[in-house]
Amino acid sequence: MRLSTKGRYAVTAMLDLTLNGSDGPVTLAEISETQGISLSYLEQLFAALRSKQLVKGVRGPGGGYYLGREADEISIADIICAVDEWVEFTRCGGNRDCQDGKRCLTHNLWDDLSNEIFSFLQSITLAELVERGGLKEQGCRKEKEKASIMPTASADTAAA
Amino acid sequence: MRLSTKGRYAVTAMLDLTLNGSDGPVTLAEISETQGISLSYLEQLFAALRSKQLVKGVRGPGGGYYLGREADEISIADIICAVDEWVEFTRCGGNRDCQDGKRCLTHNLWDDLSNEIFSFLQSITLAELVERGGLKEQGCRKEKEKASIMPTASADTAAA
DNA sequence: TTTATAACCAAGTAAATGACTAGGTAATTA
DNA sequence: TAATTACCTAGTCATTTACTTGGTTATAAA
Repeated sequence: MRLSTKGRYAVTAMLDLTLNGSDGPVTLAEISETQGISLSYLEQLFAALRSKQLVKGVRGPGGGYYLGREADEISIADIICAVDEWVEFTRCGGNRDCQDGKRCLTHNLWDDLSNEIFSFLQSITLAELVERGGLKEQGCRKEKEKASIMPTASADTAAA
Repeated sequence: MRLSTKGRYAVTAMLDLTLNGSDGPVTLAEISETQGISLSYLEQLFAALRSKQLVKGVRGPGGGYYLGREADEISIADIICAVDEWVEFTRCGGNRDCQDGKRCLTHNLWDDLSNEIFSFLQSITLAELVERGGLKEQGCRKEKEKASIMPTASADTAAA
């Protein structure tokens, strides 16, 4: 299982599409600009998204990308799976090589957890995210001290 | 944010500790054997876990590792944060450079999602996982067709 | 007191992944 | 016909993963 910055880029881009796609398709150049992601990298991400029918491309001038289906029909899990290859590893599918049950037990536990995380992410749609999150605290300022536990290494995703 | 195989290794090892730690400390050699993870890699993971007080090491013969605190006091988020460095990236903390609000809006949305995932993982403890998941379906066989959506690339974590 | 057993520690490595660049082709609109 | 966009391929460099090698220290048992 994986859930890296690549997935974040994809979700961010899809959110951008959701928010700005109401009047005509959105170009990758625009997303690249506003989100600070390299154009070519976006192209690669969107190739994956397109292959899973999550976006629809329109060529030529005035072209760009639409969402492949309604925003309430696209889950976060869909997006992450498209770009990040959600891999299942507990390979003890047919209980050979299963260290007298011990290994298999923990594998099962991890498997359950993994499924839970998956269905959690599957339960959140783009539409929901925009409704719930976006409108409350509009501005860029937010006071909450969310990161007291987690080390905040300042990754720099600077726009060129 | 990150949630990779490294985190899976750590959670798996901690689950092993939870299950087998009742009678004396568990050695990394044992975990390495039963879980199929390289000993030295485990040492590195446990160095991180130890620095966060999630495990306690006992040296010498008969030594090994205990959980650093009760299993119901250790969350999955704790474990993943220890080894995987939960990084927050929306760096527009003080709304400069904020592409007339657009970028910041999606950043906020991602941020909210990220927090939700975090508190979700924080709400699941080792004890809970063991109680809920492990006892129901004991054996290695399980019928559920969980992975119809996700591509099951068979990663090979073979024991040497 | 020696020896085996474990945790602890440091450095290096091959392979994979991440994020990006360069340089195209193919549709489509103006 | 020219500009604009998606679409495609093949690189590159840095980071991360998972692992190896080769130690040292603490401690229990001999």
